[in-house]
Amino acid sequence: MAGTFVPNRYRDTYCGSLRRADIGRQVRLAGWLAAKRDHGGLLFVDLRDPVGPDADLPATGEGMAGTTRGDHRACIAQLVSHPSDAFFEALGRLRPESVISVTGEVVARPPENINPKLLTGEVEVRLASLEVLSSAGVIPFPVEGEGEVGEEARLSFRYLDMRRGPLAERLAKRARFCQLVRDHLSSRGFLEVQTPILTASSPEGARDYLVPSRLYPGEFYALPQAPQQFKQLLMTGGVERYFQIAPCFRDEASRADRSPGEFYQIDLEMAFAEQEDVFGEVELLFSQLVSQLSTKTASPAPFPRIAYAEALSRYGTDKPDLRFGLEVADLTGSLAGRTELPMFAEAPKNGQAIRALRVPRGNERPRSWFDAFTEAAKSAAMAGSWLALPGGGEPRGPLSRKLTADEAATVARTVGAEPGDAVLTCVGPSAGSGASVPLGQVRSSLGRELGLADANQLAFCWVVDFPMYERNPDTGAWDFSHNPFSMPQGGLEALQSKEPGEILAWQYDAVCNGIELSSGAVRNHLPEVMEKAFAIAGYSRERIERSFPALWNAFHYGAPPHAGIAPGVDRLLMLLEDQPNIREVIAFPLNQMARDLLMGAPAPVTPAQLAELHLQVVPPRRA
RNA sequence: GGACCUGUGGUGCAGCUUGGAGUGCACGCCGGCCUGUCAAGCCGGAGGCCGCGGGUUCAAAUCCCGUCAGGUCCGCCA
Repeated sequence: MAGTFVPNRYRDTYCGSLRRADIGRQVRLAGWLAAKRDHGGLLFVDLRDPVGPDADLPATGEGMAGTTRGDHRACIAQLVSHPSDAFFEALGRLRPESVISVTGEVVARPPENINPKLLTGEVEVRLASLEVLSSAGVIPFPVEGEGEVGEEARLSFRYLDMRRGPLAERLAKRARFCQLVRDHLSSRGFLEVQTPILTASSPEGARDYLVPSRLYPGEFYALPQAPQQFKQLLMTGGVERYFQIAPCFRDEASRADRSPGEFYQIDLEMAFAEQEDVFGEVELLFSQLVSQLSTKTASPAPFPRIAYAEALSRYGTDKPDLRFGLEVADLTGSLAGRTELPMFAEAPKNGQAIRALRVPRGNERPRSWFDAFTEAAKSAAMAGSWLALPGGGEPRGPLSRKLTADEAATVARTVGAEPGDAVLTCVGPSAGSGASVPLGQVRSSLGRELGLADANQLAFCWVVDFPMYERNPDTGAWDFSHNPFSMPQGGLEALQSKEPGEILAWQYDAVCNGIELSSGAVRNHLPEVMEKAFAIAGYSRERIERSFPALWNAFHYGAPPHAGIAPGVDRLLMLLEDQPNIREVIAFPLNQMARDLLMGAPAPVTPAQLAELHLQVVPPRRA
């Protein structure tokens, strides 16, 4: 425990630090009134220290391994008052969560009254004086105790929620996380640079948050969706390695793992660097974070590299959970030429694949479960079917009637199915978001249902070789499939000679346990390559110049090759803390609908404020 | 933009399927008793637009429609 505690007029000792050795000391304590036990002729009060991230409290104690400062058992001391005390009645009238400062003598508890649940349980403080620093009203939900509290109340009274311990611990963990990122990356030669919050709207990507300009009527700043262009400009400016724990603002719908409005990334970029250089640095960083902040086991570096196309075909997703097997198998080769069943026989002729997934103990599953799968495949315009393998008897399910015994055996053997299992099959496009995808969704849910994934493991991997372009399903035009600033693999030559759909980008994701943590790329720093790359996506040179003037110009004055990535802070913390919801690792989160229930944002402003900004509100038309 | 789940004293829930008096549980709150509790105990009490609006019905927390709020997912998130 570091010694940052400074005695002052409110306190000279932490409640949670009192031990047998303190017996006889006169102490001054301050904190929240956690509980009262009023015996009429005797009053016990539990006084609780702050449990916030800056509290310099004992982290562990003998016989209570694992106790942390977020644990109320570790930061409570019992105070005792008698009717003869002048303040006895006043103390008895105080409600829980009132803040007081007291003095008294640390005394031993009789052996039969020792409380083993408290680190301070061998002693108590016989009060000599009471000062009420802040008396609390009736609190809206219990701060002490284990009971669940609705999230709406927790967000509306976030400061009470923070006193509850678990949230306080996560805030402390987040602080250590950020400290570690700064220390580690600084030691690796990364320069921390802050970039503007008020910047220009960029036409690509998510919806911007806009800030109206008072000085320039009708003109707007935008909050950065990420410091993407700034970090590339830093590279061009000769910064060798850059990082920032950067706020990012996107006006998009939220999810359990996606905060609305704003979130943080460990934004980093390296000059004269390629993909593997970035991977090496991030593997070092992630390994540090996991070993310092978690008891989980992380994949040893180097993390597995999996091509995007391979991830889609083997796992049916571009963010595979590698903690368990149960891979999607390909039956196209083993079945296609050797079955009468049209659905399978025709598949290869149409560029389709036959994929299959073993369902452990799937024979026990109800018909409705299989129907849900075939419906899901159907809604994705693919053909799903299934086969169940009872322990003793004949195979059953739609495929059993259509496949010969020999074919059914081939299917079972290829996916490694045993008696009692079932096999799901799907016929669909062999590449991209094809036949494996519906199976991959089942694979994920099986992982959860059957407990296949080790909760104590962090299975990192790199998904590489993302396609540069994808067809817009509505217009048929080529769109950038990810970051338009990525360098195409093969450079200008690839852009000129290949089908856009065949071109891969130096674009990569860091994935862990089925969660996308981060996206990055080797950047395109060559204007002529950029011009061609954007032309394929339908952007003229003029439009590049207009949309990204700073980058476009900068790259004409000597820009180093560079590459980078931006791991999400909030998602990494969710992973390290096993939290299912991103709001649990954020001090003051917006709710799902991007409302701040605590501060009441957003809110209307005065007509005068609007006038000053040259704005007029046009309410949406109501039905 | 769409789908689903939830909404019942201050908090957390049960009741809803199969309509019959705001019926219940735990915590909290108020008052009283109580000198060794530690989530104190015992006795008593207060507190409800069953989110809101409409409909069906002799009768609605319960069934139907709409709406608002909270959550989860799809779209979206270069």
